[in-house]
Amino acid sequence: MKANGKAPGTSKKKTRGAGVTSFRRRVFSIVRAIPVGRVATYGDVAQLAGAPRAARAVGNVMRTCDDPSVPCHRVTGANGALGGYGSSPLLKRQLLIAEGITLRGGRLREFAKIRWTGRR
DNA sequence: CGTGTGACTCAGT
DNA sequence: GACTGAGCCACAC
Repeated sequence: MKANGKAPGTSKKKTRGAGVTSFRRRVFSIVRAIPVGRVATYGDVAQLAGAPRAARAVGNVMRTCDDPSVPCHRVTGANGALGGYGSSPLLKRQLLIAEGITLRGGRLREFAKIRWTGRR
């Protein structure tokens, strides 16, 4: 859904409890921890990062990911959609296939089996 | 410091 | 099974 012009949200003030600065730093670590042949959803990464509702923020972090050592291609959507990969979503698809992940159409196959939520 | 926005997700139709 | 609407969060400008 691209056409989603909504209000930017009224000022929200919820102290991030554990003063988590550089939230993306945590995301990078998690994504890097994803084993080969497995994938994690943005929501899962967000949850592991400490923000179960920040799936969007995770996507943003990925978009601006500065660290090439982060296998962002292992991060997919919750419905099995890869999501995007800059301007080359097919590159992401290729990488996943190269990792040994089976795809169907543009969605992950056996998604529930390869889905890595940080625990096994 | 305030606003916009997006590589999301869930629920309803 | 697909599309739309609405909610939520952190980051970049």
